[in-house]
Amino acid sequence: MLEEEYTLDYFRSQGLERRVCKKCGAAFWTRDPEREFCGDAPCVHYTFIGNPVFSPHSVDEMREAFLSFFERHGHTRLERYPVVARWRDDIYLTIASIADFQPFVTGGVVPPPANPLTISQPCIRLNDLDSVGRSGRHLTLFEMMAHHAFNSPTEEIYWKDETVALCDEFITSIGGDLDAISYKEHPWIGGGNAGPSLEVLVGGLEVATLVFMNLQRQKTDQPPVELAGQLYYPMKLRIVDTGYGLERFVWASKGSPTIYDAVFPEMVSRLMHSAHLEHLLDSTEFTNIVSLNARFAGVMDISGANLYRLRKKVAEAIDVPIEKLERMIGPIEKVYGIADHTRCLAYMLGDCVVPSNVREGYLARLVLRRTLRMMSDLQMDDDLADLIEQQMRIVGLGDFEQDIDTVREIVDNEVTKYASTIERGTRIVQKIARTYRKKSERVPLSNVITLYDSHGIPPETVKDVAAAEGAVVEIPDNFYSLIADLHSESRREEGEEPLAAYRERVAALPATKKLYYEQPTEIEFEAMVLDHFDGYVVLDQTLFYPEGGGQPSDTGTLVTSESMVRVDDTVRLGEVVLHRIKGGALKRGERVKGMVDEERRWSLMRHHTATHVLLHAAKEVLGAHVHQAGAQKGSDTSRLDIRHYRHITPEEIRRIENRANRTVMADLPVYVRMEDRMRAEQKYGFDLYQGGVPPGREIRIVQVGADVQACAGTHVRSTGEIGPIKIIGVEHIQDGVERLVFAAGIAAVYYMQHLEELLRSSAGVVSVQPEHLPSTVARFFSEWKEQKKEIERLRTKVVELEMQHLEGEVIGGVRVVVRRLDATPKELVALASSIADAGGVALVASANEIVNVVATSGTPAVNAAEIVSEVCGVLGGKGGGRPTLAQGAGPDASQLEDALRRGREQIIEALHG
RNA sequence: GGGCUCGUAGAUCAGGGGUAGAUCGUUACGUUCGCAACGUAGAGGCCGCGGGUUCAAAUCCCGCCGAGUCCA
Repeated sequence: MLEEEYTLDYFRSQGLERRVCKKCGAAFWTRDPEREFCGDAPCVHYTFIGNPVFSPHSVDEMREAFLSFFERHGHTRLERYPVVARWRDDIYLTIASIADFQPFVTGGVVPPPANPLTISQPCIRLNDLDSVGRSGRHLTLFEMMAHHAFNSPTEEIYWKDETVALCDEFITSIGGDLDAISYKEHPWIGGGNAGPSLEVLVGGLEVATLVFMNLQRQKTDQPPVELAGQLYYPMKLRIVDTGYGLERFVWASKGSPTIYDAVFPEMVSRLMHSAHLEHLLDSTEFTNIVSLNARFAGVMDISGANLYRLRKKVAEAIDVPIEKLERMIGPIEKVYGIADHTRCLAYMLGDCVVPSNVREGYLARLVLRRTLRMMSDLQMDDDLADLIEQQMRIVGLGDFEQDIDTVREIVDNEVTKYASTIERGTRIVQKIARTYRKKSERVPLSNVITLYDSHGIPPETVKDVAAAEGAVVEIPDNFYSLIADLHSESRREEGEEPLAAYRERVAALPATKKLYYEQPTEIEFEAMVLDHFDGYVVLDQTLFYPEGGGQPSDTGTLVTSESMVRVDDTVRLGEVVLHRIKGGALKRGERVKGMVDEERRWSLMRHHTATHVLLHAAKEVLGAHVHQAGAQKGSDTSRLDIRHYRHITPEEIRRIENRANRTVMADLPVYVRMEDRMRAEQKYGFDLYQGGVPPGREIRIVQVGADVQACAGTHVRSTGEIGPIKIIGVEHIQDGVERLVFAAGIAAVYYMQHLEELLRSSAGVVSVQPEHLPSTVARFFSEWKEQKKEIERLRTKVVELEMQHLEGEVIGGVRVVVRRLDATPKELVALASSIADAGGVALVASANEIVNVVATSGTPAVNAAEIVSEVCGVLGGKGGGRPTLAQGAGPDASQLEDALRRGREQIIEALHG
């Protein structure tokens, strides 16, 4: 990035000089002519610890100072957005304040909600999870205080000079010394955009970044600039994207050893007590070590194996053995980690994330389980739900959509779940450890990988549990990257879009007029054929709804004066609707009459509106966190997947169903209208985006009673037209997602009739009234079990009786029984076994449709398997088993006598030999 | 969305082609003033469901259902 980008009039007029850092060679601007270093890690150490650079502010005070400062300077204050980025389909969590306005505002599609604006946006980044608590400065959740200005060719708000001037003025307003500040030049690249940026450094700490976003990867007609080997093009908008780290400002204003002491004072002290570490709170020696640790960590990357280097440095500096340092500092790092994680969870759960094994739910679970691990390491006698509740109360319960009781229930649920996973895991590890200890071998790496990958047991736990069993486990440093490799192998490329071939051809056609929106209840229309290729027809206007938003396409017919063709699929490609036809051809310019299959269309509309009704009912019954995780409409049944943290009970299903049907009976009108995206978001919240995020400045809003969604589907005119809604079943799709399968309208009636028929025919089988079916079936089942046991008993009896009659013969001191019997294979086995148990040899067979043969031997001289093999061979079959007990069969019953004689001869021969 | 692991007695699990097992719990009896502990005896299984292979499947193969877990 060029030097002139940073040579601001403001810098000149204020007497700042451009200097080059003696260590890293980066350029920076300063009022201090003596300064040699850029002011950033690792070139300088923290100087603000114990020596604050701003006047002391709490988190709330600092946030208010910032927002009101920018309000006074012409900015509109916005409420924070949720930490789950529901308006984005490319990221799960809100990672920066600018993320609130991507992609539509930054792309110039939608005007900003205010311009310029200021906001303090809680952001979650889990990239440096390992460093949280240890480095003294990393957080999983931080608030990015920001002011944004969106400059367009027609409207110039402000650009670099004013941005830096505002920064100076704000810092002064909170008691900062401008001479201590460095503005470091730092070309910024991220998320497909780029631009010059200035890092604001004070006391060795980067407290803010001022980004001037003016380049994008996407091609424009302006000449490109090359950055990091990529071409970037000038953007239509030039965006001031600032980020002031709220927590860092607070930290620098207090000068505490770590950011955690500054941000979570009450929480840290509570945790220290419940971890029985309160004695450390007043120890100056301890405080010194912690701040020294933070100072070193400030200039180091401490991820992975680098942590050891940090420990070594600190240990040397205070002259204690590294193990002792680890013992001293390990627990407090966990306290800090818990203080951070519980606030992160408070926001995640408060903003309605449901923990699960997918998407953002997985991230919530990850943080939650990490917290539980740290709590158990510290043997903390505190309850995770209590800690999260306290964090939510500190922020203010009114700031969260989810109610506190539900959050507590979700947390308790997760705690129980994790406990059972750990318990199960421990048992598996113990078992494996014992087998390898017996063999005096190390537990192989492959086992450790399976334990982690399939059972969720971290290698550290494996090591500990195995050690307790006396087994050794070898875990390489690159364990987690081995896992990553394992998974990357199975990654696949996505398939091509099937209609991509027509894209170019279709681009030349005008947008199809969407009659299905204007006249959703009409079924006949007239149109002109604009194009016809590969079985697809394009019309100037259509009533055929193309597949989208989980609603399948319409089918029907197109009729001309000469012919009639069938439309069996309708798809949308850009703004053009393609009708796939069968049974004829149409000519360009021809007039056609279109007829949509009425019953199917109405059924789809009923199911679609019913989906909205059902979702709303589910939210009322189950809680605010209920969001649509997917939906598929059909004409017979539809399904709605919702996020929920436990199985939906039959009772809850009934309540949801009742509510939904009451909405139907209330016959509420369904309103459909286009609304400005930003206004709709402000008015209805991000709950709008249940079925995905539509593009464009205006979005189609569908309002059914109190439920408002962005939706592109077709709907009935009022809820009464839906008819009955019947939930057919609930499935547990994956952790945190439940699927409701339902039918609406006549399909619901058909379903109920079907159920009734099942009931009637079942009741008919056992000749009782349907009301008595459950008790009768229960009785039959228990009787069936009793009789099965009775048969078992009788068989034993039969065997005993048969035994008394089986004299057999004695050959070489061994009792030999060769006989034909009428018995089941099991009885044969029991009978023969009792002879073998007494040291005898038995060969018994019974002829049913097939001849079953069993041989047993209580003497090593006779091999039962060989006998059976021989005998079954004669019978034209096969058999085998163990030397003591063997079974087999053959189809040829006529040979039975002969086969048994051969068997007997063989036994005798074996006994004599 | 992709991968892996697992479904056997009320619970925890073993068995991995040839008669379904162990431990805990449970029931009865014994011992005891009573309890615990102990002893003896018993009850308790569609081996998740449905197909297939085989003389023979809890066991092998395929599909489904359910649970767990890792990754994006």
